Amino acid sequence: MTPPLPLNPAQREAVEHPGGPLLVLAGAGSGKTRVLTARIAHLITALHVAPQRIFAVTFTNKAAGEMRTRIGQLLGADPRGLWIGTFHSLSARLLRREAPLLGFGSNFTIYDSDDSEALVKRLLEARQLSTKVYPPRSVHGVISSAKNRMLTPEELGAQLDTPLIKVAADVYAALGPALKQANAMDFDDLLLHPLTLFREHPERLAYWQDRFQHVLVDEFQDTNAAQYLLVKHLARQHGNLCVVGDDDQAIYGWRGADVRHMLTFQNDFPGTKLVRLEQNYRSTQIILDAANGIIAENTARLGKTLFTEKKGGAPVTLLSSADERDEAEWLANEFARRAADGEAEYEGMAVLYRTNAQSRPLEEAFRFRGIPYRLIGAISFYERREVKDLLAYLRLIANPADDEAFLRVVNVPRRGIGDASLAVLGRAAAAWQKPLLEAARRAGSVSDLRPNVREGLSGVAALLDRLREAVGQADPATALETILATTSYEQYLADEGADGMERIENVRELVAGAAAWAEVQDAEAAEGTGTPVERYLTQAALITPVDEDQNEPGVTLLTAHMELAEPSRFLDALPPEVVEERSTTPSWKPLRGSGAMPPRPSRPRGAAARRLPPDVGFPEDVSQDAPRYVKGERVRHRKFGGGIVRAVSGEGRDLRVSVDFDDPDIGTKQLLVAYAGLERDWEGEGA
DNA sequence: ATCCTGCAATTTTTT
DNA sequence: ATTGCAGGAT
Repeated sequence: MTPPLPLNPAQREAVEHPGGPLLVLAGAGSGKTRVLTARIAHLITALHVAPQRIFAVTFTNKAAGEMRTRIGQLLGADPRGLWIGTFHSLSARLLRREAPLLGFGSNFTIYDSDDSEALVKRLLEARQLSTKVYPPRSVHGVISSAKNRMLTPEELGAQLDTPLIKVAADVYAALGPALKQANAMDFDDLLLHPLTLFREHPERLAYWQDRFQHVLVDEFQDTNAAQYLLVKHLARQHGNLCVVGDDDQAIYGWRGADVRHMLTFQNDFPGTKLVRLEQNYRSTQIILDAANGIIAENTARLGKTLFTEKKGGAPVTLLSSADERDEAEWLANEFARRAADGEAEYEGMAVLYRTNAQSRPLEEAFRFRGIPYRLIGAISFYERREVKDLLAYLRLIANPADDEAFLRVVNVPRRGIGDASLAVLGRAAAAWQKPLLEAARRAGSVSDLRPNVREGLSGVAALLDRLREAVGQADPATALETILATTSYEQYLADEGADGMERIENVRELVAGAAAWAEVQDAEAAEGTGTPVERYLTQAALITPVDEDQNEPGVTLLTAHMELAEPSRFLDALPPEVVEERSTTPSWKPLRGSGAMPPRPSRPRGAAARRLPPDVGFPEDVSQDAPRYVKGERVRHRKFGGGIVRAVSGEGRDLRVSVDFDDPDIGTKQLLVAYAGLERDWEGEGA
């Protein structure tokens, strides 16, 4: 057993709080993870609370895993039975046991947003509504936000009378039954179904209330109404609810999170103990002065002031640069210098940006300088086509009613079953009130289908029967191997050529990952929550790019999300004495206040201003995301190879370049910069 | 009817 | 980069 974590008085107060409502106001870098970890360990060792009677919510699965490991280190043994995870994964786990009471099988599928949007699209089409006028994505967005606010379809429809809302309410009303028919739940349902269960089955609520003696929530400022209600329910009897958050760091307002929960908590739970963690262990006083200056702009906050023992420190540099490449090069240069001077290691450096698209210039600059970096949260492994295909097979084995999985799998590999045939099958399934897979099994009795399609469909049904038989209770890696062997999926990929080989690599990686998962995973098995494949699928559905391991050491690149939508305001809030202004181009000076900048009244401030060109020659409102290109410049395309920019047109997101590629077979191509993924051609430049 | 090719449109942020 | 769609070949 490792010695207990050292704690400062405020941290200790939070950790040792004996019970009852506890609100921990934790500033950035104040050791809140340490407090949560230590508190859970304290509950188990000092208060003798059994791990399985603790319900702890973290913001990501990765955080849950790390916290679990650290608790294990403190205890000297894995906290077996501890419920720790995101709201979604904990809810899914609870629902696996309660699904039958809600009219679902415990083998229900979790639909991701692609699945949900595809289902919405089919529901729109069934209503003869144009998916051009009502994009499934928008419609689903409206429905999802209604769910997050816990509105019924009727309540949504009564809200506003715009056509989109009306259509969304209409589709929303059909969505619930469709999901139930498919034995599927979407992300929002994972939060809502437990509430329905508690409402309709008070005895189950009583069970879970008794089961969990302590409830803890991290990143409380980012909880939405349904999430808060869930933990309120669980903790209502004993009041042992510990929430940790920072009202100055709320970032998920756009997805229904409500910071005001921080403010209402003390009213909701009278007698709440409030602990402020104000000592920061990460940054120098100068950095904190900058942060405090910005935070002070927030209104309606509980209020806290960060302090640190690290006095002084280097000032914050406010850099203005010509464009994002220029900026990236400056950063790469600066990082390389600091690493060479021994000021800091690459592992201790990070770049935050607003959108993932902005990582590209940084990656280029870092690669050019040979600086190691790791990219967090760009594209998920699980979003790859080949991975989704195989998981869809697995889903369909686990849950034969999963229509979205069926539609993904039915013609992969090619079986000569196209949209027209699927439309016919869909009508038959609807008439029979059966899942598509079941309808496929009876394709022989659908007269509108051509003989070869009938054969194809009943072949798919038979294939799935065989797979289900063969997979049985096997672990996910074995199940995946079985699917691969039975469908010749790898051959199908190999036939796609060079791209296919890369996909085969990913397939192997998926199988290896599934095997590794099975090794680690056994804590939940004791509770008997479904087959290994079902548990694997739950986990796979809820994994996010940030959860995925990137073992590469180096500078960390990741997004900073929203709070910076209006950068100018915040820049102006920086206390001037802690800021050093610099520019990549000596000839041009950026300004926060008065000074060398000519008085242009309409000049945008903040980030936009920082990106203004050093001289004339470029339009003022260029995209913040896309790199800029110049005629005559050499570029490199992943597929087409090297070439020369001949013309540039459009602006912002529509910025297009005309490129003469070196390969005469390719010739000149028009490319949309934002998506083409062009890079500067370093090799060609010198030559 | 299905498959193939080439072109257009699409991305904030996450479960 | 990837997906969706239109138009043509099979």
